[in-house]
Amino acid sequence: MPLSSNLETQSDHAVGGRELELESIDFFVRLMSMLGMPRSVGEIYGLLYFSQDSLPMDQIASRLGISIGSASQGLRTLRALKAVKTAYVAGDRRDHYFAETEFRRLFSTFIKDEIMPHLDSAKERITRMEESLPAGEGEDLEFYLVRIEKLRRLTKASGRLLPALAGLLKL
Amino acid sequence: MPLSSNLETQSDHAVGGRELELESIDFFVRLMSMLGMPRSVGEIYGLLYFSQDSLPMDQIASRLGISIGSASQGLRTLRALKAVKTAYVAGDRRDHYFAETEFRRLFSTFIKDEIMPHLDSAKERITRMEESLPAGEGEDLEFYLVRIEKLRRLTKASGRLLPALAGLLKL
DNA sequence: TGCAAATTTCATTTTTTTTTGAAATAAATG
DNA sequence: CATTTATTTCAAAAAAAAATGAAATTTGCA
Repeated sequence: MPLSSNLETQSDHAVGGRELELESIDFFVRLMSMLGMPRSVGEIYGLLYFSQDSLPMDQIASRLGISIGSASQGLRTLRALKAVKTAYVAGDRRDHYFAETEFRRLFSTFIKDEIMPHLDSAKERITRMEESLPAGEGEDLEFYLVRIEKLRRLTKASGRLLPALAGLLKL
Repeated sequence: MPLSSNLETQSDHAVGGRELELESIDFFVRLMSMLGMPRSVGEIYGLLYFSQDSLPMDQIASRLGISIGSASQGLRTLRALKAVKTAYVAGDRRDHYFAETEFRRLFSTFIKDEIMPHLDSAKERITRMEESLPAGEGEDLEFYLVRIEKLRRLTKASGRLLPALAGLLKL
Protein backbone atom coordinates (compact mmCIF):
# COMPACT_ATOMS: atom_id res chain seq x y z
CA MET A 1 0.00 0.00 0.00
CA PRO A 2 2.40 2.63 -1.18
CA LEU A 3 -0.38 4.99 -2.18
CA SER A 4 -0.04 7.13 0.94
CA SER A 5 -1.08 10.56 -0.18
CA ASN A 6 -2.04 13.65 1.77
CA LEU A 7 -5.67 12.82 1.42
CA GLU A 8 -5.39 9.37 2.81
CA THR A 9 -3.26 10.69 5.61
CA GLN A 10 -5.90 13.10 6.69
CA SER A 11 -8.72 10.59 6.79
CA ASP A 12 -6.60 7.88 8.34
CA HIS A 13 -7.65 8.21 11.94
CA ALA A 14 -9.51 10.76 13.96
CA VAL A 15 -8.38 14.09 12.56
CA GLY A 16 -8.78 15.59 15.96
CA GLY A 17 -9.58 19.15 15.12
CA ARG A 18 -7.43 20.74 12.50
CA GLU A 19 -7.87 23.99 14.36
CA LEU A 20 -6.43 22.52 17.53
CA GLU A 21 -3.49 21.21 15.56
CA LEU A 22 -2.80 24.62 14.10
CA GLU A 23 -2.90 26.24 17.50
CA SER A 24 -0.52 23.61 18.77
CA ILE A 25 1.91 24.15 15.94
CA ASP A 26 1.73 27.88 16.50
CA PHE A 27 2.35 27.37 20.22
CA PHE A 28 5.41 25.20 19.80
CA VAL A 29 6.88 27.15 16.92
CA ARG A 30 7.05 30.11 19.28
CA LEU A 31 8.26 28.13 22.26
CA MET A 32 10.99 26.43 20.28
CA SER A 33 12.07 29.63 18.66
CA MET A 34 12.54 31.11 22.14
CA LEU A 35 14.93 28.23 22.70
CA GLY A 36 16.69 29.06 19.46
CA MET A 37 15.27 26.19 17.46
CA PRO A 38 14.25 26.60 13.84
CA ARG A 39 10.64 26.89 12.85
CA SER A 40 10.45 23.40 11.39
CA VAL A 41 11.38 21.82 14.72
CA GLY A 42 8.53 23.60 16.42
CA GLU A 43 6.14 22.63 13.66
CA ILE A 44 6.97 18.97 13.91
CA TYR A 45 6.70 18.85 17.66
CA GLY A 46 3.49 20.85 17.57
CA LEU A 47 1.98 18.42 15.12
CA LEU A 48 2.98 15.36 17.11
CA TYR A 49 1.94 16.82 20.43
CA PHE A 50 -1.75 16.51 19.62
CA SER A 51 -1.50 13.43 17.47
CA GLN A 52 -2.91 10.26 18.95
CA ASP A 53 -1.15 7.93 16.61
CA SER A 54 2.52 8.11 15.82
CA LEU A 55 3.45 9.38 12.37
CA PRO A 56 6.12 8.43 9.84
CA MET A 57 8.42 11.09 8.53
CA ASP A 58 6.88 11.43 5.12
CA GLN A 59 3.47 12.05 6.60
CA ILE A 60 4.86 14.63 8.96
CA ALA A 61 6.47 16.40 6.03
CA SER A 62 3.43 16.35 3.82
CA ARG A 63 1.01 17.38 6.56
CA LEU A 64 3.18 20.32 7.45
CA GLY A 65 4.04 21.13 3.87
CA ILE A 66 7.78 21.00 4.49
CA SER A 67 10.43 19.06 2.63
CA ILE A 68 11.52 15.64 3.75
CA GLY A 69 14.96 17.14 4.20
CA SER A 70 13.62 19.55 6.77
CA ALA A 71 11.61 16.82 8.39
CA SER A 72 14.65 14.60 8.64
CA GLN A 73 16.77 17.31 10.19
CA GLY A 74 14.02 18.48 12.49
CA LEU A 75 13.40 14.96 13.72
CA ARG A 76 17.08 14.47 14.30
CA THR A 77 17.11 17.56 16.49
CA LEU A 78 14.04 16.44 18.37
CA ARG A 79 15.45 12.98 18.85
CA ALA A 80 18.63 14.46 20.25
CA LEU A 81 16.54 16.47 22.67
CA LYS A 82 14.59 13.34 23.52
CA ALA A 83 11.50 15.30 22.59
CA VAL A 84 10.28 12.57 20.26
CA LYS A 85 10.48 8.81 20.32
CA THR A 86 9.89 6.17 17.72
CA ALA A 87 7.37 3.36 17.77
CA TYR A 88 7.34 0.26 15.67
CA VAL A 89 4.20 -0.22 13.70
CA ALA A 90 3.36 -3.69 12.47
CA GLY A 91 3.79 -4.21 8.77
CA ASP A 92 5.40 -0.85 8.14
CA ARG A 93 9.11 -0.46 7.88
CA ARG A 94 9.04 3.27 8.41
CA ASP A 95 9.85 4.72 11.80
CA HIS A 96 6.82 6.21 13.47
CA TYR A 97 7.33 9.21 15.69
CA PHE A 98 5.41 10.43 18.69
CA ALA A 99 5.96 13.29 21.09
CA GLU A 100 7.57 12.85 24.48
CA THR A 101 5.33 15.04 26.57
CA GLU A 102 7.24 15.14 29.81
CA PHE A 103 8.59 18.63 29.61
CA ARG A 104 10.71 18.18 32.66
CA ARG A 105 12.87 15.59 30.93
CA LEU A 106 12.85 17.60 27.77
CA PHE A 107 14.23 20.74 29.39
CA SER A 108 16.72 18.80 31.36
CA THR A 109 18.18 17.41 28.14
CA PHE A 110 18.12 20.84 26.58
CA ILE A 111 20.04 22.37 29.45
CA LYS A 112 22.55 19.58 29.51
CA ASP A 113 23.17 19.58 25.76
CA GLU A 114 22.70 23.18 24.73
CA ILE A 115 23.62 25.25 27.75
CA MET A 116 26.13 23.45 29.90
CA PRO A 117 28.77 23.10 27.18
CA HIS A 118 28.74 26.86 26.75
CA LEU A 119 29.15 27.30 30.47
CA ASP A 120 32.15 25.04 30.43
CA SER A 121 33.86 27.02 27.71
CA ALA A 122 32.94 30.20 29.54
CA LYS A 123 34.93 29.00 32.51
CA GLU A 124 37.95 28.45 30.34
CA ARG A 125 37.57 31.90 28.90
CA ILE A 126 37.52 33.40 32.39
CA THR A 127 40.72 31.62 33.23
CA ARG A 128 42.29 33.07 30.12
CA MET A 129 41.15 36.51 31.22
CA GLU A 130 43.07 36.21 34.44
CA GLU A 131 46.14 35.16 32.56
CA SER A 132 45.91 38.13 30.25
CA LEU A 133 45.62 40.64 33.07
CA PRO A 134 47.80 43.67 32.36
CA ALA A 135 50.85 43.05 34.48
CA GLY A 136 51.78 45.72 36.98
CA GLU A 137 49.26 48.57 37.02
CA GLY A 138 48.49 47.84 40.65
CA GLU A 139 45.95 50.62 40.91
CA ASP A 140 43.70 49.34 38.15
CA LEU A 141 44.28 45.70 38.87
CA GLU A 142 41.66 45.68 41.58
CA PHE A 143 39.02 46.83 39.10
CA TYR A 144 39.74 44.03 36.70
CA LEU A 145 39.91 41.41 39.40
CA VAL A 146 36.50 42.38 40.72
CA ARG A 147 34.94 42.18 37.29
CA ILE A 148 36.48 38.84 36.59
CA GLU A 149 35.27 37.55 39.92
CA LYS A 150 31.74 38.62 39.00
CA LEU A 151 31.89 36.59 35.86
CA ARG A 152 33.09 33.61 37.78
CA ARG A 153 30.19 33.94 40.21
CA LEU A 154 27.77 34.25 37.33
CA THR A 155 28.94 31.07 35.68
CA LYS A 156 29.03 29.24 39.01
CA ALA A 157 25.50 30.29 39.87
CA SER A 158 24.22 29.41 36.42
CA GLY A 159 25.91 26.05 36.55
CA ARG A 160 24.06 25.25 39.75
CA LEU A 161 20.72 26.90 39.03
CA LEU A 162 20.02 25.74 35.53
CA PRO A 163 20.19 22.01 36.16
CA ALA A 164 18.15 22.51 39.31
CA LEU A 165 15.57 24.36 37.29
CA ALA A 166 14.35 21.35 35.37
CA GLY A 167 13.97 19.50 38.64
CA LEU A 168 11.82 22.26 40.08
CA LEU A 169 9.48 22.00 37.14
CA LYS A 170 6.74 20.15 38.99
CA LEU A 171 4.39 19.65 36.11
CA MET B 1 39.06 69.29 21.05
CA PRO B 2 37.22 67.61 18.21
CA LEU B 3 40.27 65.70 17.16
CA SER B 4 39.12 62.47 18.76
CA SER B 5 40.56 59.76 16.59
CA ASN B 6 41.07 56.06 17.15
CA LEU B 7 44.60 56.66 18.17
CA GLU B 8 43.84 59.21 20.77
CA THR B 9 41.12 56.99 22.09
CA GLN B 10 43.47 54.16 22.68
CA SER B 11 46.00 56.14 24.57
CA ASP B 12 43.41 58.15 26.44
CA HIS B 13 43.41 56.28 29.69
CA ALA B 14 44.74 52.96 30.83
CA VAL B 15 44.21 50.63 27.91
CA GLY B 16 43.74 47.83 30.37
CA GLY B 17 44.97 44.92 28.36
CA ARG B 18 43.68 44.67 24.85
CA GLU B 19 43.77 40.93 25.27
CA LEU B 20 41.46 41.06 28.25
CA GLU B 21 39.10 43.25 26.27
CA LEU B 22 39.01 40.77 23.42
CA GLU B 23 38.28 37.90 25.75
CA SER B 24 35.52 39.92 27.32
CA ILE B 25 33.96 40.74 23.96
CA ASP B 26 34.17 37.09 22.99
CA PHE B 27 32.57 36.08 26.27
CA PHE B 28 29.63 38.42 25.99
CA VAL B 29 29.07 37.91 22.29
CA ARG B 30 28.44 34.26 23.10
CA LEU B 31 26.37 34.90 26.19
CA MET B 32 24.20 37.46 24.44
CA SER B 33 23.76 35.27 21.42
CA MET B 34 22.46 32.52 23.71
CA LEU B 35 19.85 35.06 24.75
CA GLY B 36 19.07 35.75 21.12
CA MET B 37 20.82 39.09 20.94
CA PRO B 38 22.78 40.14 17.87
CA ARG B 39 26.51 40.07 17.84
CA SER B 40 26.91 43.83 18.04
CA VAL B 41 25.03 43.95 21.33
CA GLY B 42 27.42 41.46 22.87
CA GLU B 43 30.40 43.31 21.48
CA ILE B 44 29.34 46.60 22.97
CA TYR B 45 28.60 45.16 26.36
CA GLY B 46 31.82 43.17 26.33
CA LEU B 47 33.79 46.30 25.57
CA LEU B 48 32.13 48.31 28.30
CA TYR B 49 32.33 45.57 30.88
CA PHE B 50 36.07 45.97 31.28
CA SER B 51 36.24 49.66 30.59
CA GLN B 52 37.04 51.84 33.57
CA ASP B 53 35.83 55.02 32.00
CA SER B 54 32.54 55.41 30.25
CA LEU B 55 32.63 55.73 26.49
CA PRO B 56 30.70 57.82 23.97
CA MET B 57 28.95 56.07 21.12
CA ASP B 58 31.37 57.05 18.40
CA GLN B 59 34.29 55.65 20.35
CA ILE B 60 32.44 52.43 20.98
CA ALA B 61 31.76 52.13 17.27
CA SER B 62 35.30 52.90 16.18
CA ARG B 63 36.94 50.68 18.78
CA LEU B 64 34.76 47.76 17.76
CA GLY B 65 34.93 48.57 14.09
CA ILE B 66 31.16 48.65 13.69
CA SER B 67 28.99 51.34 12.15
CA ILE B 68 27.47 54.07 14.27
CA GLY B 69 24.12 52.75 13.13
CA SER B 70 24.85 49.42 14.77
CA ALA B 71 26.23 51.13 17.82
CA SER B 72 23.12 53.24 18.15
CA GLN B 73 20.81 50.27 17.83
CA GLY B 74 22.89 48.07 20.08
CA LEU B 75 22.98 50.72 22.75
CA ARG B 76 19.25 51.17 22.49
CA THR B 77 18.80 47.46 23.12
CA LEU B 78 21.21 47.51 26.03
CA ARG B 79 19.53 50.56 27.49
CA ALA B 80 16.16 48.81 27.27
CA LEU B 81 17.66 45.85 29.12
CA LYS B 82 19.14 48.25 31.65
CA ALA B 83 22.47 46.66 30.84
CA VAL B 84 24.12 50.02 30.24
CA LYS B 85 23.69 53.42 31.80
CA THR B 86 24.80 56.86 30.77
CA ALA B 87 27.07 59.23 32.62
CA TYR B 88 27.55 62.93 32.07
CA VAL B 89 31.06 63.96 31.38
CA ALA B 90 32.03 67.55 31.97
CA GLY B 91 32.60 69.56 28.83
CA ASP B 92 31.39 66.89 26.46
CA ARG B 93 27.95 66.93 25.00
CA ARG B 94 28.02 63.28 24.02
CA ASP B 95 26.39 60.62 26.16
CA HIS B 96 28.93 58.39 27.85
CA TYR B 97 28.01 54.78 28.42
CA PHE B 98 29.09 52.31 31.04
CA ALA B 99 28.07 48.76 31.85
CA GLU B 100 25.61 47.87 34.55
CA THR B 101 27.35 44.90 36.10
CA GLU B 102 24.65 43.59 38.40
CA PHE B 103 23.60 40.58 36.44
CA ARG B 104 20.72 39.86 38.73
CA ARG B 105 18.97 43.07 37.72
CA LEU B 106 19.91 42.52 34.13
CA PHE B 107 18.34 39.09 33.90
CA SER B 108 15.31 40.20 35.78
CA THR B 109 14.67 42.86 33.13
CA PHE B 110 15.34 40.36 30.40
CA ILE B 111 12.83 37.90 31.80
CA LYS B 112 10.22 40.57 32.31
CA ASP B 113 10.61 42.12 28.87
CA GLU B 114 11.53 39.23 26.63
CA ILE B 115 9.99 36.15 28.19
CA MET B 116 6.89 37.05 30.15
CA PRO B 117 5.02 38.63 27.23
CA HIS B 118 5.41 35.36 25.33
CA LEU B 119 4.06 33.47 28.31
CA ASP B 120 1.04 35.71 28.41
CA SER B 121 0.22 35.11 24.79
CA ALA B 122 0.83 31.40 25.33
CA LYS B 123 -1.95 31.40 27.90
CA GLU B 124 -4.34 32.97 25.43
CA ARG B 125 -3.41 30.37 22.88
CA ILE B 126 -4.18 27.58 25.32
CA THR B 127 -7.58 29.01 25.94
CA ARG B 128 -8.20 29.07 22.22
CA MET B 129 -7.18 25.42 22.07
CA GLU B 130 -9.90 24.46 24.49
CA GLU B 131 -12.42 26.39 22.46
CA SER B 132 -11.40 24.61 19.29
CA LEU B 133 -11.70 21.15 20.80
CA PRO B 134 -13.39 18.80 18.36
CA ALA B 135 -16.94 18.63 19.67
CA GLY B 136 -18.35 15.20 20.51
CA GLU B 137 -15.78 12.45 20.07
CA GLY B 138 -16.03 11.59 23.74
CA GLU B 139 -13.48 8.85 23.48
CA ASP B 140 -10.66 11.05 22.22
CA LEU B 141 -11.64 14.09 24.17
CA GLU B 142 -9.84 12.86 27.24
CA PHE B 143 -6.58 12.69 25.31
CA TYR B 144 -6.80 16.28 24.17
CA LEU B 145 -7.84 17.56 27.55
CA VAL B 146 -4.85 15.94 29.20
CA ARG B 147 -2.43 17.44 26.71
CA ILE B 148 -3.95 20.87 27.05
CA GLU B 149 -3.74 20.60 30.81
CA LYS B 150 -0.03 19.80 30.50
CA LEU B 151 0.54 22.94 28.52
CA ARG B 152 -1.29 24.95 31.11
CA ARG B 153 0.88 23.50 33.87
CA LEU B 154 3.97 24.27 31.85
CA THR B 155 3.10 27.91 31.41
CA LYS B 156 2.02 28.22 35.04
CA ALA B 157 5.27 26.73 36.28
CA SER B 158 7.36 28.87 33.96
CA GLY B 159 5.50 31.97 34.98
CA ARG B 160 6.39 31.30 38.59
CA LEU B 161 9.89 29.92 38.18
CA LEU B 162 11.43 32.37 35.77
CA PRO B 163 10.88 35.53 37.77
CA ALA B 164 12.06 33.68 40.86
CA LEU B 165 15.17 32.64 39.01
CA ALA B 166 16.70 36.10 38.85
CA GLY B 167 16.11 36.42 42.57
CA LEU B 168 17.94 33.20 43.28
CA LEU B 169 20.96 34.49 41.43
CA LYS B 170 23.03 35.20 44.50
CA LEU B 171 26.00 36.70 42.78
C1' DT C 1 22.05 -10.95 -2.96
C1' DG C 2 19.54 -7.47 -5.36
C1' DC C 3 15.92 -4.34 -5.23
C1' DA C 4 13.02 -0.78 -3.67
C1' DA C 5 11.56 2.00 0.02
C1' DA C 6 13.09 5.06 3.62
C1' DT C 7 16.23 8.20 5.30
C1' DT C 8 20.24 11.14 5.46
C1' DT C 9 23.33 14.39 3.56
C1' DC C 10 24.65 18.48 1.57
C1' DA C 11 25.21 21.99 -2.24
C1' DT C 12 22.11 25.37 -3.63
C1' DT C 13 18.25 28.52 -2.94
C1' DT C 14 15.27 31.03 -0.10
C1' DT C 15 14.21 33.50 3.87
C1' DT C 16 15.36 36.01 7.85
C1' DT C 17 18.33 38.73 10.52
C1' DT C 18 21.84 42.03 11.08
C1' DT C 19 24.71 45.63 9.54
C1' DT C 20 25.71 49.54 6.94
C1' DG C 21 25.67 54.22 5.48
C1' DA C 22 23.50 58.18 4.37
C1' DA C 23 19.65 61.19 5.10
C1' DA C 24 16.70 63.08 8.68
C1' DT C 25 16.28 64.69 13.14
C1' DA C 26 17.62 66.51 17.47
C1' DA C 27 20.54 69.05 20.50
C1' DA C 28 23.93 72.17 21.95
C1' DT C 29 27.12 75.96 21.11
C1' DG C 30 28.74 80.42 19.73
C1' DC D 1 19.25 81.50 14.99
C1' DA D 2 22.64 79.46 12.17
C1' DT D 3 25.87 76.08 12.40
C1' DT D 4 28.12 72.31 13.94
C1' DT D 5 27.98 68.01 16.40
C1' DA D 6 25.59 63.95 18.01
C1' DT D 7 22.14 60.62 17.41
C1' DT D 8 18.41 58.13 15.27
C1' DT D 9 16.09 56.10 11.51
C1' DC D 10 15.53 53.27 7.73
C1' DA D 11 16.17 51.59 2.92
C1' DA D 12 19.51 48.80 0.87
C1' DA D 13 23.45 45.54 1.20
C1' DA D 14 25.63 41.83 3.50
C1' DA D 15 25.68 37.99 6.37
C1' DA D 16 23.64 34.21 8.69
C1' DA D 17 20.25 30.70 9.25
C1' DA D 18 16.99 27.57 7.49
C1' DA D 19 14.65 25.02 3.84
C1' DT D 20 14.78 22.62 -0.39
C1' DG D 21 15.52 18.81 -3.42
C1' DA D 22 18.15 15.59 -5.51
C1' DA D 23 21.96 12.44 -5.06
C1' DA D 24 24.01 9.19 -1.88
C1' DT D 25 23.41 6.04 1.63
C1' DT D 26 21.17 2.91 4.50
C1' DT D 27 17.81 -0.49 5.54
C1' DG D 28 14.64 -4.15 5.31
C1' DC D 29 12.48 -7.39 2.44
C1' DA D 30 11.67 -10.83 -1.39
